[in-house]
Amino acid sequence: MKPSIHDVAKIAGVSSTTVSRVLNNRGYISEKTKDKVYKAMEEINYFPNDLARSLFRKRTNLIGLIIPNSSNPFFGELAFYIESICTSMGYKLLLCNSLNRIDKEEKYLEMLIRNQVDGVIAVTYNRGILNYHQQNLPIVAIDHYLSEKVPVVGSDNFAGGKKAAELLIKKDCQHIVHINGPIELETPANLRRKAYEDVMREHGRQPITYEVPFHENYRNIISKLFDEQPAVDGIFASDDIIAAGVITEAKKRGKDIPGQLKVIGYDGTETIQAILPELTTIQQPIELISKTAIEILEKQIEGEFDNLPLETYLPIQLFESGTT
Amino acid sequence: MKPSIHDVAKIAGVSSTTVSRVLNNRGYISEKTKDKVYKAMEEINYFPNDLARSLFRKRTNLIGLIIPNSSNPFFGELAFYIESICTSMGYKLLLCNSLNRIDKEEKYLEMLIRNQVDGVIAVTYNRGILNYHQQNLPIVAIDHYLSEKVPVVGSDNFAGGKKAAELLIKKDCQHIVHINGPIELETPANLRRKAYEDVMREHGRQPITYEVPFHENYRNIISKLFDEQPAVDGIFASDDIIAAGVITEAKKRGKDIPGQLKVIGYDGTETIQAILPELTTIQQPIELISKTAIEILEKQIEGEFDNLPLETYLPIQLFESGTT
DNA sequence: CTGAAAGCGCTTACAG
DNA sequence: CTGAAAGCGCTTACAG
Repeated sequence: MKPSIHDVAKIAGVSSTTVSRVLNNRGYISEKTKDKVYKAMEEINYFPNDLARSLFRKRTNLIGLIIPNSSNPFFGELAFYIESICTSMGYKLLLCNSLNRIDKEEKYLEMLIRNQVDGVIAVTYNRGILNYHQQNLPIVAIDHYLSEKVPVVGSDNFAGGKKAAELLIKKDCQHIVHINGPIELETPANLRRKAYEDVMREHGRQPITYEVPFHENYRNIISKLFDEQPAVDGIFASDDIIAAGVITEAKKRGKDIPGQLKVIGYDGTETIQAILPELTTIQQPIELISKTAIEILEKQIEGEFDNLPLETYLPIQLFESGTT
Repeated sequence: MKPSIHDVAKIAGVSSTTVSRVLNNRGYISEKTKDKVYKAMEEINYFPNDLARSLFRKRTNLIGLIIPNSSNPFFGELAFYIESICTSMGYKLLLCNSLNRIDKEEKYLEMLIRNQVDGVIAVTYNRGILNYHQQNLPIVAIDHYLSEKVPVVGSDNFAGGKKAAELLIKKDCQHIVHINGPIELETPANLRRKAYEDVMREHGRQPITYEVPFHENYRNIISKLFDEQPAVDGIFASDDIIAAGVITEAKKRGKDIPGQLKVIGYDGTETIQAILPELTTIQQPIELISKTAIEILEKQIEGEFDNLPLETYLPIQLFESGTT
């Protein structure tokens, strides 16, 4: 049986109220009593039960994080920073991998609510979260619109898309194609596409965007792109994994990079930097995104629901390397 | 105020005991009463408080996962599978990134204990976990020895190292070098090194192993290796990130792969397959490792501490590709 | 400076 | 088939 506060009290010869007080450093307690209590705790290896504490305080210091898949380096890194920052602030993180499936997102959300999390950080397509939000559950979204009231934090996707498209134009690419996720999803990431298309038109070019349908293999789309666009000499992929796929396919087809084809990705995770440092990409400030999201979440946890910054777009950075 | 079981009871016109019974589907309850209760729950949007439940049951269904860093694709994937499997079994996952720092590992462990986790899965160097284990905390380690009593699960590192070394020999490499993590850490992963050295000696070769000191940048070691071993024509790296670093350095030095230098890594994550599919590597069965670890953990949670498989090594697979 | 009592939101014998 | 009571391990007014 795990020792409880009563066991400590008995050994120290005081009441459990007193033990609780030294535990929480609250009210006046004589040094002598404190000592006795600490010794007793040590003696029986006592650790307070946070469950009981949370139950009383109505505050768990638990944060739920819903991401599609921590296998993906971007989300893996996001999870790392969010968890690290949470820990430094006294929060604990419940991890949820939704695989972008709405049914899973909903189940996870219910689980988080049952576990009385103080707040949720979601990288999610689930607009149903709205219903839960009405219950005053603090929530912040990363790179996804959930509702008019849920704050979104992300990278400056428009600036990123613009920088990517402009680089390819500057590098004298004549036939620039963009690969993006499905646009029916209303994510700020669509701005990457919009920026590309705007830049193209500004330069009198015809934008060509290939979409990767939800849950379809992006490799097929890449292959299709090469088949249909033999003249392609510049590709802006909306994430680095796809960009890597483009490079692989180009090699297979004997296209020289950057000679015949220039490629630029998006995300710029540490993993991509380590594995494929030659990839030119737009780096998201993942740590800053994490920090900002947590700050906005904390405001809500502290009861501040008005004056929240509803949309925060953090600066991206061009990492120029070998593929351009 | 969140509704409690009492609010439901009041609306349904029954006692909270009855509400609890329909919640848990326990004992006999008339259909009529059940209906009333369900309707009441729906009406006020009631979700049971798992904290209170866990407090009573002395069972949280919480599992703590301590990994060095979810940014690393191997750990990101491990976290994904462990979380997914946990969820499918009704467990919830508390994520902890220790950065391999013992002080952090200890703090996390205490946090997990305070939160009454049912068990811990650790990818950790912390032998201090031992002390906590005495408290009957169910625990299983992945690829790290914690104590004689803590079950370890991992890939068959010896077979993997052997296969890697033998492939390079078969491919006619004359000067094969191995890069590994620091050996002072007693991890089963040292078997990768041992297997390489055994195979080399069997073939009358001199094993040469470069170690990456703890917390040092592996790139420096790679660079040093190339400087000191100009004749090197085969490298077995103990993980794919290092292997990718070798490829990058080789390119920089104008060494043709696989013509002048053959490279093989270890891990074979989905991420590496997506980003660097040309890398030959030894694939760990990450999903199987996750599943096995959870099964062994669950046995402990169910009270079975004897007859646990103390060391489980799951089969690896050679993924042969362009770098050999 | 310290303790007895009530309560956080549940569940489970026990009784009827 | 249903309810009153006790208790899980804490904390916090309240009282002294």
